[in-house]
Amino acid sequence: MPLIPTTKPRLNISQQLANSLRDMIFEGDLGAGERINEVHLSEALGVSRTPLREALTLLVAEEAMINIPRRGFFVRELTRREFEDLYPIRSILDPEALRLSGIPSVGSFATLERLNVEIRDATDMKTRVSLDDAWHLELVSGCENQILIGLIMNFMNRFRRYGLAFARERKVIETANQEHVEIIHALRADEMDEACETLRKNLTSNKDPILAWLDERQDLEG
Amino acid sequence: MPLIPTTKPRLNISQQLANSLRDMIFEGDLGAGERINEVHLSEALGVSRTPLREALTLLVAEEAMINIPRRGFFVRELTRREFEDLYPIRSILDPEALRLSGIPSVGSFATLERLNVEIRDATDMKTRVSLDDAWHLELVSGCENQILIGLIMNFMNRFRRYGLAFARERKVIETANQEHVEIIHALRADEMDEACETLRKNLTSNKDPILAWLDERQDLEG
DNA sequence: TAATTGCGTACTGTATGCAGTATGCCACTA
DNA sequence: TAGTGGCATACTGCATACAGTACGCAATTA
Repeated sequence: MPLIPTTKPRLNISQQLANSLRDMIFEGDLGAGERINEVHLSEALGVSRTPLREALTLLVAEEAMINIPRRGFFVRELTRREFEDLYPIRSILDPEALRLSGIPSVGSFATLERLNVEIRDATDMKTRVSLDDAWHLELVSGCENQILIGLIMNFMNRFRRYGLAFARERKVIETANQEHVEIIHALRADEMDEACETLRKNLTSNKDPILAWLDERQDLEG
Repeated sequence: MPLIPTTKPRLNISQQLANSLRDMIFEGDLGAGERINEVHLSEALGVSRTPLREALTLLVAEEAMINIPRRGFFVRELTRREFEDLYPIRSILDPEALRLSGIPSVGSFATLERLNVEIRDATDMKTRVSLDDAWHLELVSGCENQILIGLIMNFMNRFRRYGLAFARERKVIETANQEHVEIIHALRADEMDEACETLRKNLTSNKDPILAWLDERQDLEG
């Protein structure tokens, strides 16, 4: 009898709901700043309020929601402030993970190059963003520090909301695919420092257009 | 009528419970690996299971608990693996926050020096750890990146469990107080790079004794 | 004696009901 | 007409009840 079950036990409803709600936020079904009506939403999803509230609580801790006592749950706003704050952190997390990973394996190099082609060919922004995230995860796949990887994935999710919300209004960002090539090139040459520096640049390549869009948005409200 | 209430609304029971449970974990009232019996614990705390489960869910996202479907909530184990993984991350987060903070203000320097004296004079490990955390927070108090500060506080909490559990068995760690002096000295001389480097060292000063203790512990089990 | 099956117990997961609070609307007043 | 107060409504916060599942123990068999 294994202490840790070999097959992953099926998720309970709360955990499934957390995944669904996360997707609904990405898709824009739950808009930024929107208030959650627990009764309506639970009925719409065909569950009761208890597991829904637990799922919302999980998202609060992920910073995707906020909970104001006696007023309820709200989808977190997209703010210039948060967006700007995320960058310097991600810019140190990813290179650190790359250093810990070391030079990629032969198979990993192949995957990185394959993904890079797929990114270039992707037509819609949603798959492009997914593939870009997959590329960055593959880049640090040799990193055994699961806490660091978990952090990076959380930051990916937080960035993704901005990228997708932007894309809904502005179609596509021409992500700097060339930098991925440069990073691979540097790693093949065993130039870790150079790879990290290019990676740091690559991580901020989307910044300006989205910042400009956020400012416009702000102006419309104010 | 302000949109955002000026006085902070009182916390609801779930949020209060999360704070209590966090303290109970620090105090060792809830031991590492311990299974939570929701009925017993909710009765002991004088609340019902619903807010307790919401509080536990919050702690799951903080990595203080884990939730195995249909088996319940467990206090996270203290493992060599987690402890080692935390270090490289904290070692890049704190210096980055210090850089973003810039050179401390006059008042901040004073606070840092006052705290340093208090750390030296502290007799028990619990206040020593608290004061050390306060010192490190003061060091980065000029940092306006709240997400980064929040991350650092989360890592402090995770380290604290190890420090306190160690202290319960081994009394006191002689924390390298001298490094704090060196950091202050470097900052007064406007030597940010040197300060960051010393900070990075200081953050790992507790590592070895606690690692050795974790290994012993592991041996006893295996 | 060791292994295995079946059952009872105890616990988690979810639904639901009730109490208390926030909020918006309407009437009333200046 | 603008501003204020009170009331109705709808929503959240919490307790509780019930259903389904995991787990340990005993009985049974080899």
